[in-house]
Amino acid sequence: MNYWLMKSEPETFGIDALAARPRRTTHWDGVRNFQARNFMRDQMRIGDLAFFYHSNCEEPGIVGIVKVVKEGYPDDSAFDRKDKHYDAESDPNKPRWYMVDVQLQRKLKAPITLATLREHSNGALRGMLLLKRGNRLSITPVSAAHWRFILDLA
DNA sequence: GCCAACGTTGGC
DNA sequence: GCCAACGTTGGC
Repeated sequence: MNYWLMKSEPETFGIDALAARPRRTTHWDGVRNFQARNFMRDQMRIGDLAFFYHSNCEEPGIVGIVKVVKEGYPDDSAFDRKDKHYDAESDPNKPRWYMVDVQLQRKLKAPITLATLREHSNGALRGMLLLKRGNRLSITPVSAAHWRFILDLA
């Protein structure tokens, strides 16, 4: 059982949009970064939990918890010419991009802001990838210890 | 294989 | 809107 952190821009797809989906479930499509793809394709397992993180917004932070309900499979938005994330290099017979399905477990009563997380960047959350300078990776693994500590903050 | 140019991310 | 950091691309 692994833990993750998945970023999404609330203006594009926020936690309330996820909550409004049938079965509160969505395809995590549109990821166009090889490292993040590898996590989805090779490492994320059904039952894994992830923090849902709002990025590039007024108050960046963790806003909820989601569960992986379908393991890596081809991201078909890459095959759709009309899609924003279309990629001519991705061949349906040899897909370049993958996605997983996640289901909302719960929305936090109050977000755990990036500022709050940073307060612990030299303590309990030392080494957390999200807090590393310049980190832009949209999916990062979270250690069990970090996961528990953050849950206690919630 | 190097590396400059470019596009994107994301905090502020 | 700015800009630093980073991944990717492509010329050589």
